[in-house]
Amino acid sequence: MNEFRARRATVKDVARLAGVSPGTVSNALSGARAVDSETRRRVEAAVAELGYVPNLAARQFRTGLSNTIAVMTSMPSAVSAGSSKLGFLMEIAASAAISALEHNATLVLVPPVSDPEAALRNVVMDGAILIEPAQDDPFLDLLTRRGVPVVVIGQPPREGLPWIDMHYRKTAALLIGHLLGQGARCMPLIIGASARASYAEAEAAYLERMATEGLPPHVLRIPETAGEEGARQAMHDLIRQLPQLDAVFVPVDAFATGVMRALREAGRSVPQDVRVATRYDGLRAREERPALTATNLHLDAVAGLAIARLMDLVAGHAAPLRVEGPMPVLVPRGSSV
Amino acid sequence: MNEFRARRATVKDVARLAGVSPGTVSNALSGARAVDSETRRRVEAAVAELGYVPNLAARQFRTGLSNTIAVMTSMPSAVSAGSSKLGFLMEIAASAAISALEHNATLVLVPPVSDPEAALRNVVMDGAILIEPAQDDPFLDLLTRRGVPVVVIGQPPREGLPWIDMHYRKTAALLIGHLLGQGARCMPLIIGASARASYAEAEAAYLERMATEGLPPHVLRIPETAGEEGARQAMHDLIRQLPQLDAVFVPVDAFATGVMRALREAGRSVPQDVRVATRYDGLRAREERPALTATNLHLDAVAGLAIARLMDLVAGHAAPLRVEGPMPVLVPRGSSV
DNA sequence: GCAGTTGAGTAAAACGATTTAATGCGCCAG
DNA sequence: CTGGCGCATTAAATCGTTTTACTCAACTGC
Repeated sequence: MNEFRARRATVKDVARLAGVSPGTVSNALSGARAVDSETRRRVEAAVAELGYVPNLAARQFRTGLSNTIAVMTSMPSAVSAGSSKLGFLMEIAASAAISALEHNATLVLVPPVSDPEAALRNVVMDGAILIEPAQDDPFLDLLTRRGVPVVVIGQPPREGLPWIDMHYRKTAALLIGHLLGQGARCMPLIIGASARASYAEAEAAYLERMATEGLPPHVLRIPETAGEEGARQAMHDLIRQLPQLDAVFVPVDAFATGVMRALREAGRSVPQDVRVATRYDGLRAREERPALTATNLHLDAVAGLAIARLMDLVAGHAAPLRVEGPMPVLVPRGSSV
Repeated sequence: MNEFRARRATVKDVARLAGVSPGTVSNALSGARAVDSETRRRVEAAVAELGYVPNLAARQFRTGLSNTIAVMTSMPSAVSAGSSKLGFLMEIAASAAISALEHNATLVLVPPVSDPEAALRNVVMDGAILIEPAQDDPFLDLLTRRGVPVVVIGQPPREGLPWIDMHYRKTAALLIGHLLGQGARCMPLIIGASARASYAEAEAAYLERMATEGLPPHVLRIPETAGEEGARQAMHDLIRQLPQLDAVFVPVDAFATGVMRALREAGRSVPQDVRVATRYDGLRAREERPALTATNLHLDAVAGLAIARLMDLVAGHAAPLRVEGPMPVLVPRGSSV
């Protein structure tokens, strides 16, 4: 294939035309070693004349550096993406792409799919950013097998991994405190069923606060893949079981919109009868009517920190494992006030 | 650097352990040529024992294929992104990443920045998807210089490029017709100042329809980089100049939200005094109050078509230059009804 | 005047995979 | 018995760049 595509000029062609050796061309272009200014001029002229563009694959191969980082999550798209695939994964990706570019790197977007092996099959990368990994995260396995440096956004499932602390516990406590402050007395917690630190921390914050308030805790776990519809059905059951509920804390926004639908269908008005809050202030939270109370997670800052930390890691710079992320800020909305 | 990172096993190591030649290992793993099943078994055992992972950079270099495609736009982030960087670029990127994966390829996200040269400096790709290019698109120049196959989403600035037709003209006509149907009699058009087909087509549709209706046309051009704030100021001027205006067609959503702010500030109520419509039904349009009438562009389908066309192009398959995209569908909202 | 340093350049090695050309072997048909 | 064919395999070439090891000349300080 491509037999008709013209052969691209190589460093050899440039060298021949400029009357120097290939090594000198490389040095002239990269500045790695000193080159006489007159020689450099000749090289540059040859480059211009031949329209030489370096073969990046060859360079990556030789140097072992791709200046590329990948961003991925094992959360299924049913919860990581929104109505138009725009969830927090994409929000982080957008900011990460810009941050990466500032570090002279390129960002590869690994979509949330069921087959992580296939997704990484031909991704060349110097490092990876892993968002909210699960206990036995398939991506993490693959990355460590490949020896790729990883920075976790959220909380790592095992020791030794650098991570950006998003303050899961405090964020949950903030939202729970807000709902209680709005008069909630019977407030179940709805989280995902898989083993992620964000769920564990939300649950811990919840149980602790309910205990100090002397309120009975109710924790409901929903499989992530069930998504909005699964949450809707589960919420209907919950309303039947616990008719006196007057608030729900639903950190996962996809679940939260399902909960809202169930409440509408059950004739419970929000926020008069039931207050609702979720964690991520994204498209879902804002588009819901009434809009969902949530927190601004400052994902652009988080992405920037993650990229910076990853570039350090790739370069071999020493740095502490935990990097403190920005503190989430409450965004009160119609669903709770 | 990285002198402490253990040397990774290579195809040579595997060959030695399995007692075969490197070429046979390659064939056993890729299936390119027949290999005795017993030999294959030994190779696979060696791979497992050594934890061999192929060096993708070497493979890309040798084969000349990266199985990677990039997506980019020269539209500044002021208009291509939204409040949280989630604009139509990211919506296309999300869908494109998934489509790419279905074609066994990886997606590189090139962020919208002022320096396209830097952005592409170390992006290895087999092909590129270019969104709404301008007349002298800097990305298009770089890509053609590098000999990278390109598929345009929107309309190409010059002949010979494969493209996905998003029906700019019909989309504009649809929205204009809708606003007129809601009683608009004095309806300026606000578009970007740069030379993009989407603006030209919107203007053509606008002028044509205004002529047949016997209404005076008013076209206002705003520099893209001015973004929402620029549109706000321009709208204030326009209200002063043309106080009788009772509708505005603002294809660029970032401009549309600026227009909405100006209308609020001027005390014109939407949609009673002034009807407003924009093109892309994204976060901006939906979050605005009242929400903006727009069109569903079916970007996921568009992205899928673009990827499919690009993979054909890379593989050298013949295909028509123009691919018909899905027809946009009107989404009437509070800003016009 | 001499050992040592610096500057500018070259030739060749190296990176790790895939692919090409060649080889040996067994089998079949004539 | 021989020529030809197909299968499984190997040795070697190849991709294009960067980097290493070396050379040579000019210059430095003493």
